[in-house]
Amino acid sequence: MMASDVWKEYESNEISHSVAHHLTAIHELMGDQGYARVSDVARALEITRGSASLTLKALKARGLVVEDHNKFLKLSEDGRRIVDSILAKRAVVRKFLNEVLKLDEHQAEVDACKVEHLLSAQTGGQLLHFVRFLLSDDPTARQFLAEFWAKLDQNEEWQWPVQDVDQLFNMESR
Amino acid sequence: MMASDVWKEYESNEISHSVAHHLTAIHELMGDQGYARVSDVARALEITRGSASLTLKALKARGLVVEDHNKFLKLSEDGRRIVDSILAKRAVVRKFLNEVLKLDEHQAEVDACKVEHLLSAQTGGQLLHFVRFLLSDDPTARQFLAEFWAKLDQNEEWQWPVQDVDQLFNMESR
DNA sequence: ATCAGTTGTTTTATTAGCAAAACATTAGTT
DNA sequence: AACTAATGTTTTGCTAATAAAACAACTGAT
Repeated sequence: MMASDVWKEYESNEISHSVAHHLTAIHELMGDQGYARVSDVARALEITRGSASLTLKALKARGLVVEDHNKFLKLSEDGRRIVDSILAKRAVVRKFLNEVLKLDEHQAEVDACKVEHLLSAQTGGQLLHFVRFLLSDDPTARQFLAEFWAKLDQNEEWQWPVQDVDQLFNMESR
Repeated sequence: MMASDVWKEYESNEISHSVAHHLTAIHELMGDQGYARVSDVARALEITRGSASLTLKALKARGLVVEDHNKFLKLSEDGRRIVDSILAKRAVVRKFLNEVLKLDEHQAEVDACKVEHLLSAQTGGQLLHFVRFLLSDDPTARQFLAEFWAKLDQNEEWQWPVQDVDQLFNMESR
């Protein structure tokens, strides 16, 4: 199956990586220092004030960010909802990568950051259920994880890309 | 922790979504019809020939695509390696989303497509180990999955974003 | 009061990725 | 030979996201 119709859905994503981080920056600045101005966002993201100014102007136009009487920024209801969902997805993915797959924290952070805004609500929700059960004290889950981690230690010499993904997964188009 | 240094690694990704699909399109066209020209790639991706021509010119310059004496395209060794790793990651993610998290095939396809080129080799490899064990006939894995799926049916009424992700995961910055 | 620093905006330019349109080349048909 | 269709490229224009630089307005210290 050629993914002609699938792959373009990427662009149709309403929240870009950049927008996601402008919004979460505002959220985190509010929590950290109680307020967020254009310059604060620019500093947090390590971009120029001019660049942040333009992007945030667009976000105000989209109704995701609102401006105080004195240039202080705040998330709108919609903006807040978006940030909530992004942070939740990021947390779940990071947790999964770090605590289940045992990737180091930096790697988990980076990959979660790349992916957070792309996952559908469905996917995020199912992943949450999964990780919640996996890391619970349910004995089956504990035993499963223990066996998986033991296997991980055995297989540490495996390399990637793995040549035999084909047979394992019966990949089409190879 | 402010992710000032983390979030920009997104851009520094050597393989963009667009490039990933230009390369995999060549690969799939070679498999399907034995050859791939600029027009074939454009048709497969549903973009104009002009756009494909420019992108593919850049990929030739980067040494990922080579051109036949008569305008026929082929992946270079490097290009082939990249496509292999992308297809492997896509397969693993799709499998995980569809067969473990029980997301419908289209959703799994779309999310895997968005994410495939962003995951590190490390993450892809670990995820492969995980899914392989999870879907094997190991009794512990079978039992774990059975219990998880049973729980899924119970919890079907859950909604996302979930308000209490905070306590569950002890999220910072909320 | 003046001078320096901070802040916010605008303008100009760049890059990736697309569309649309014009153009040249080639292949096939009649 | 001429007409048509397909192919490949180039040019122009667009959007998102950045940098850099210029500018205006405010803040604060001396």
